[in-house]
Amino acid sequence: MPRPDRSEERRAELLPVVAEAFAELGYRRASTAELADRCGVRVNILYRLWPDKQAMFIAAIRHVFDRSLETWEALLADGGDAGAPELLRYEAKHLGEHGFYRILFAGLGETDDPEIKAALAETYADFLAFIRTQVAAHRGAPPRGGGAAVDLAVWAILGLGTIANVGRELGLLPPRLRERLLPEMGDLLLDG
Amino acid sequence: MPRPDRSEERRAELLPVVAEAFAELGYRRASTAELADRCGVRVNILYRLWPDKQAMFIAAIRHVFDRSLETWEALLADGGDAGAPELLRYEAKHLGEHGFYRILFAGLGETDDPEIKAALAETYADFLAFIRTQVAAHRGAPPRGGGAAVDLAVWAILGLGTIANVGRELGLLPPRLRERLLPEMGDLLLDG
DNA sequence: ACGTTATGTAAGCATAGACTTACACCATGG
DNA sequence: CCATGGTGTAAGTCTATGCTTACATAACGT
Repeated sequence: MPRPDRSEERRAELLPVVAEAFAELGYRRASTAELADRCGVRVNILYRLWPDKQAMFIAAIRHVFDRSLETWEALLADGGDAGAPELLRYEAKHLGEHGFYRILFAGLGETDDPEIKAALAETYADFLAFIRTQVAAHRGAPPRGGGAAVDLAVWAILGLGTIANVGRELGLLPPRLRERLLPEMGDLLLDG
Repeated sequence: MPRPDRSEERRAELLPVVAEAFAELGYRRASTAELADRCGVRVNILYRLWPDKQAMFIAAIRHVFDRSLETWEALLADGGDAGAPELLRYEAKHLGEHGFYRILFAGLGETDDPEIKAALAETYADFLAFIRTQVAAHRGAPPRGGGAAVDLAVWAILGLGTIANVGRELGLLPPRLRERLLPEMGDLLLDG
């Protein structure tokens, strides 16, 4: 028998690097050569681990989302039962540290690629569902309860996180203000 | 004397087409050949009107913003004095029809280009100032008054418009809900 | 020890895309 | 009517980039 297949481990090692490159550069500018450089390997290594660049990007989307979700779930598990407000305050400080929004923006520029769009939509739907659970719980409703009012609040809260990133990216939203945006406007939206 | 220079008029004719292409395709995928095709000319014509592709994009940013602002100002001038709430209701129906958000997302993917970033930030700052005036007026404050509370509300409202576009783009925000998002959550934020 | 097969290196290919050049044409003002 | 210079067409250059191939090397199980 030959050497065992370590592709899975290799993917797990390189994916964070790949994801960060995509988040930082966007889809087009993250060339395969650049990805390989950052991983400290040659391009064909990447092509042995994923069939094409599109697959690398889709894997990166999933990865970034999974990491973010892990963090939030750990936070909720640790910190007693503050729930949604605690998440808001955490995000105000650690805004987009996993590159969630940058990957989202990068992906939104590729929505004519049906597979990328589908992966993005699916991942974001999971994200949405997670937040929805928190908002519903905050309002004393069952996980899927609370009706359209909860949905509206969820979207509005996601809007806060999104615009906070845009504002920071453009250097238009001063840090002092940014730190207040999610907690203060978030609480307002949470309580309706 | 030879023929008079019609460059200015030509730019004005082609810019809407160029802007739409950038909004639809993003910066990278809107190739100069594609831009020229849509304009019904050859590439070098574009290069006679703008020094390079970057300049075309920056012109497109300004154009899209100017068109949007014109529309909103006309709306406010016409429709009595409903002000901010009327804008929210208008945008709920005509969401992003000038490609404002798509250009923004496209530009956010190019923020390592300092000139593009600067143009984007400057344009968005104007947008921000316009909305701020409306929100301040709604709260009975002078144009620049109202303090940080107004700033927070402004950012949160911009978040609504932004996330409404993201949700639509990904097919995750049903039209029925989307039409309620800006008016209902917007009013909540407007009134604090 | 040995054959099998993953892993790594290096070079190459084909295409696309930003930008240029050469040139024909024609509207304009004197 | 004619010279000037703006307008349009066609082709070309050069680089970047997605992806492949050929080959050397180094484990692993028997």
